[in-house]
Amino acid sequence: MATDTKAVMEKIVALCKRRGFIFQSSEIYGGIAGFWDYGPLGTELKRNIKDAWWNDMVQNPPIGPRGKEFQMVGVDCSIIMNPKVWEASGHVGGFSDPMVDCKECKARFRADQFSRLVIRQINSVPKTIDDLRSHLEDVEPKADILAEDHFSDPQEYTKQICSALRIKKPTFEALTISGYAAGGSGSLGILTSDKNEQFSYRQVPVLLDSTSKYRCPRCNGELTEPRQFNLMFQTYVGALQDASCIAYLRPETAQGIFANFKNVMDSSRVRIPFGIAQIGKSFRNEINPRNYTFRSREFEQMEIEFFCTPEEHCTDDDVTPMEWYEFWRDVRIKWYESLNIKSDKLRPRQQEGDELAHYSKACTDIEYLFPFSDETQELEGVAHRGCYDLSQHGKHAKGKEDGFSIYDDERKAKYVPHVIEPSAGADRFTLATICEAYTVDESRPSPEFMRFHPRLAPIKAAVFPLVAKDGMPEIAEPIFREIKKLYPAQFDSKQSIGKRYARMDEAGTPYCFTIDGQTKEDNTITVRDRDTGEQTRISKESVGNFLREKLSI
RNA sequence: GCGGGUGUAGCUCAGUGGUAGAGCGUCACGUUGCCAACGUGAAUGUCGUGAGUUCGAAUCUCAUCACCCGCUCCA
Repeated sequence: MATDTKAVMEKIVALCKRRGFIFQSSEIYGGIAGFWDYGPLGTELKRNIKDAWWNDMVQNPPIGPRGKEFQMVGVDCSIIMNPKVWEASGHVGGFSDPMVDCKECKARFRADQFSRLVIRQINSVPKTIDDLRSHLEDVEPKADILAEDHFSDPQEYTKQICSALRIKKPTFEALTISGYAAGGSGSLGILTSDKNEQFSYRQVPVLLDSTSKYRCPRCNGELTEPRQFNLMFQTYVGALQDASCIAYLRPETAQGIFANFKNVMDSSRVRIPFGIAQIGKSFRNEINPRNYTFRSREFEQMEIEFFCTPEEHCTDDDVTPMEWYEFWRDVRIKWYESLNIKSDKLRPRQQEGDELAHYSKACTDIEYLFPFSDETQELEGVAHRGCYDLSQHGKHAKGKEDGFSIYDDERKAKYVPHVIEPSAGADRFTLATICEAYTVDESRPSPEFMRFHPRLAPIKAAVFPLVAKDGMPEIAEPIFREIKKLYPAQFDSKQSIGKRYARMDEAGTPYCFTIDGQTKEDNTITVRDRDTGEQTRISKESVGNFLREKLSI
């Protein structure tokens, strides 16, 4: 990576902290990896981004291909859903198992094909892995259980462990396993309750038999240690922490939309083609969060699921799914460009061949070249998902092979709608906006400034009396009060005018109005442009109109 | 997850075993007439956290947390 872009990233991070865009979460306690807070300016910026998206995609969407209008509606779904949702979507099944990779041929296998969970009970909880290992050598195993059972049949697994540890089943409440990723040893957390419902928690060290004694069945190569691949955060619904109460924080907002597809169709008089949009938090327990806010464990998505008629049911007049896909791809690219992501750093990339999910007919990642990497990183994926999602939920929820099919009166046909999914990261676009806006011009007295699109700027205008005397503050204050009725604005009469301009430059405020000596004579004030530093005079009565004109882009 | 590096004021950093520091920023007062001006003053520190060694630790040792870099991972 070029060191100059790395240095730029550090400057951006420093500015974001200095001016209150982004803070590390829980910083006073040493932080927590993968979580971030937005400060006062960052909160406004992100809110503006979400508002712009909601306005441009949902409330006032563009006209479709061939001049076709379509409907867009919104939902706001719960973060915790019935766990069956995630079984249907494939988030539980496909990626919940610890996996091992062959170091030679790169093949991947489920770890339970190679490993057994060996449970030894010792009295105290050791402090370190090395401690644990030395303890384990001295203690006879109490159980030797195929690790697979934990995932394929949690209740049976629980029973086996209870029996091995002589815990009577009725008092057993919960079981957590940790340590697979730590190289094969870890602990079982066991919560029990007695007759009086007094809870107690204890930890039992366990050893997952090393995979090093196994070889790759395909090429006889060396295998890695098992690694846990489920990125979903788990929690328990209800006071009892029973395995049957396990639920997940959603890893994407899309499934809430699919799960409500019928509800929306039945309640809002929408007709195919139409879209359902949602903005909301999602959670992924990333193994290795990195690159500032780019890969966070808690993040916000802006997703559209657009439902359209499958090609085989389209009349000549209908827009095909592939046309809708291309339409949304282009709409989304133009949207970023319209909000000042104009540099060649914005790079749409069509996925090819193996990269596509098996159900996906086409997908474009809209990528941006952040200063922290030599490679472009995904801001948004626009995917043609066929009928996969609605079919999956149809099978799991209704037991029907044809999924959530609808009867289309106009086309006299029954079908499962196809889905085009533009799925954008609100935090990623916020970060891209910050990186793109960050500008250094050494010829300026205040070299660093943020060239935000006026629509996204956290503060739209500032009002300054040139000096805090001679009646200037008294003229400035009413002007400020008028402006803040219209737009987020700031008033500042302290310190030198240059320092006040510099502060607004770093906040990315597009316009500063200054009341000076001439104001009293001819009622004009100066407007300073953030990007050029140029000043022009306008009458103080026209400030509102000036801003309305400049900001209604 | 592995390996390497870093952690002292809001920021950038100095401080190698003996009183916690500088510049910038922030705030106050004064001054100031258009771009981080000037003067005076002030506030801001669990020296990342915890243990150990020592008469004494920001400094040495260990652990831990966070961040950065490289692998790995990113459905």
